[in-house]
Order: sequence, then C-alpha cells, then structure tokens
Amino acid sequence: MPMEEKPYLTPKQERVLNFIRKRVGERLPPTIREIGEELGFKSTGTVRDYLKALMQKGLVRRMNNKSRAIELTERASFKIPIIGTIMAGKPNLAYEEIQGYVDADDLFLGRLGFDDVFALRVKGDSMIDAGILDGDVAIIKKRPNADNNDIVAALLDNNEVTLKRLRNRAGKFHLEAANANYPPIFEEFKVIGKLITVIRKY
Amino acid sequence: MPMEEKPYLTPKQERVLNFIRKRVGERLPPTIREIGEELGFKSTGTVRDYLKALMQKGLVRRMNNKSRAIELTERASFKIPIIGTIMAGKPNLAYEEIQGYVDADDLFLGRLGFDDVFALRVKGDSMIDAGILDGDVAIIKKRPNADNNDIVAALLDNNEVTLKRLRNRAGKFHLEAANANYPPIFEEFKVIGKLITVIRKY
DNA sequence: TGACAAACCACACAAATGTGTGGTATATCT
DNA sequence: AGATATACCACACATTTGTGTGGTTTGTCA
Repeated sequence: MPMEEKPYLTPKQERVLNFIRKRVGERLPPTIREIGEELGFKSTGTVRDYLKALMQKGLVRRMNNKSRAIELTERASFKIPIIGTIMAGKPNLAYEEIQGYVDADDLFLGRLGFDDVFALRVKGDSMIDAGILDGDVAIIKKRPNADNNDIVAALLDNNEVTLKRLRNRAGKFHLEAANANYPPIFEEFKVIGKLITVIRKY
Repeated sequence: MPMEEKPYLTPKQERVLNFIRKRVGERLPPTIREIGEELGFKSTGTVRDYLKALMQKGLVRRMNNKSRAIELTERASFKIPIIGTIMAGKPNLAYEEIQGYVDADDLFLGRLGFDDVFALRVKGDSMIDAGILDGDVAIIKKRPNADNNDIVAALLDNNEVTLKRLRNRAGKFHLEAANANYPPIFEEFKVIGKLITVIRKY
C-alpha cells in the first residue's frame, strides 16, 4: 500500500486538485462551475466544499470575489507524465497508466536561477563516449572550478571554449576528451563552468 | 541600428501588452477592468480598444465571454544565453560575449502541447551508441507510427515499453538497439510515440 | 479638407462567476 | 447515540466581468 507523504487527500479531492493543476498548466485556472462541469458536480456548492477542503489542507489559495483566482501552493510549473510498464495490453496512455510526473522546470534547470546558467551548443564528437553528441545543447552552470571527473566548459588559450572532462593527475588538472581519437589537453585552461544538463532534440 | 522584426506596436499598446505579460507570468491573466485600473484608463471600452488592436496584430488571443481569457501568442518562457567563442581573453561571460538566446521551453518541448507528450526514464545501455544513456529522460511525443530510422517508444508483447530505433527492412518493421550486444527485435510491437528530446542531468 | 487611426470616456446591459443558506445521505469514530 | 467528515444538490443573490453603443480629441496622411 503506497504511503502518502503529502497531506492526506481523498481520491475525489485529488481529482479536483489534478484538474486545477491541469488548467493552471494550460494557462487559465478554472472557474468553480468549470470544475463542477468537468468532474460531474451539479452544484457550485459542492465544488466550494472541495475548494474549502483543499484550502484547509494548504494546497490552494484563493482570492475572494475574483474569478478564477485559484492558486496552487505547490511550485507552479508544468509537469510531464512518466509512464512505465503499461498494463494489460492497453497502449492508450490513459491516466491510469501514468506513474507520476516530472517537473519540467526542475528536470531542466533544477533549482538554479537563470543568472548563472548558460548554454553551449556542442560541436564535434570529442565527447561522444560520454553520450554527448554533435549538436547537443549543454547547459552549464558558471563556476570557477570543479571536481575531478566533472565535465566542464573550459576556456583555452586560443580563446576557445571547449567541453571536456576534468582530470586530476597527481594534483595537476588537465582536460580529457571522451573519445580515444582525441589526446588529452595539458595546456593552460580556465574552468568557466560545470556541465549540469545535456539536451538533445530530434 | 537594431531592426524591428515584430509587428509595430505603439508605446501605449506595448505597455498594455507588458502588463498582460506580467500578470500571465504571475499566473492569473488580468480582467479588462484590472488592465484599466493599472494603466489608468477609466473606461472598459478603452481597454477593449487596446485588446482589439493587440489581437489584430496577432499578439493575443481571446475567448468570448470568458473572464480573464487573454492568452499570449508568444511563448511565455525564460531564455538562456548561448555563448560561443569568447573574445579577447575575457573569460567573464559578460553580455557582450553572448551570441544569442535559446528559448528554454522551446528547446525543451518545442511547440507541442503537453497532452501528447510524456517522459520515459531510460533504463539500461541498449541505446548507448545513439548517445542515450542509462538514467536519461526521454521525452516522447505520442504517435501511432513513425518513419524508418526514427527512435521510438514501443510497446512489446510483455507490456513493456522500450526505446529503440525503428527499421524498415523490405516493408517489414522491426526494432533495433544502438548497441551491438543487443539483437534486433522482430517480435510483435506497437509504436506508441516518437523520441523528440533527450535530457540528461549531471 | 476629409479620411483614418490612436486614444480616450460614459454608461447600460447581459453573461459569467463567486457567495451563502439550507438541505440529504453515508460512513466513521467515541 | 451523537458528533464529525465526506460527498453531494438546489437555488437565490451579489459581484465581477465582458459586451456594445455612442461619443470626443488629436494627429497624420492624401
């Protein structure tokens, strides 16, 4: 039996909350009547009961007399469903088959601000053995240093930025490609940031 | 001198649009009267004139008779700077060195809605030669079919979902791993979606 | 001069939307 | 048995909100 970590919600309350999440994600929070319609409630009073319950459990906030003024307490970001094994030969990806959600913002940038993050488009195949291909976008967090084995964006003497693995050999750092065809780089360099995310579009 | 690429807006129209942007960003699009209050218009008619103008210029969409139903045409999303070669030995990533911006949402999901997208956490190394590693998150767009050489999420007979490359051999489709250690799959399967993005966090 | 667009206002009206009161039924807990 | 929580409905009413009509003023373009 799965445990509830968050405030306890009845299944119905959960459904109401999920509908609100969906609508908020799609840009416009629902009106009370829209919630009722969707979930099959014939009275606005019913929906208000649910909203009251969700408010008491601290999951939503509301403003009085304002239309659609339902706010989620949780982080506002859109979520992508994760599916796993699909049950019983029904390959239609219905709600029941969704195992959970990834928080897209989270997946993408984590809890970082934007200020110290930048992107680099990867050129070449020097990191191919680390699964980083030509054309990938590397998201880098600015940092003046990194640890052994981190993949870093480094500034070389010729003012080029390159993505390589940082290696510490007897106290001395050098850069290493993830491709046997490329020799390690022992020349002078400066770490400008650490790789935190790789994104590839097909 | 920078060129204007977007539709011409008067300064006032710009202010209205910016206020809408702000409110949308803060989660609740404004009502007509809220716009008027903020920008000092005493008549709802004035605001409607502005909204009409913004609609004609294709910047906002609206739904009739729905409160707060103002939608921005543009993508509401944050941007990440792309840097390339850094000039003149100044490794401080100042603005001057920024070559452009990636639209984060765009990078991530492109123009897709959320409904037809789901995520799959990659398990195993069967796609390693395609640069898809264990633990990567695969973003899949639901589709009942795909083209030769596309990487797809497929449902196998044992109700498992797998990520493989779709191959067409003489009119007959089968699945292929990107790892010589895994044999091709000729058994029955059903394409449930196509890989559009891979994300890896470090 | 006339046409037109941008920028406004006032106000009436109709929908949409939130609020509130007062029920019913069922199950659980004490 | 009584209290409490969940889970509903009906309906009246007050606000909020969108719509529509009909103005005025200012500047630009032809």
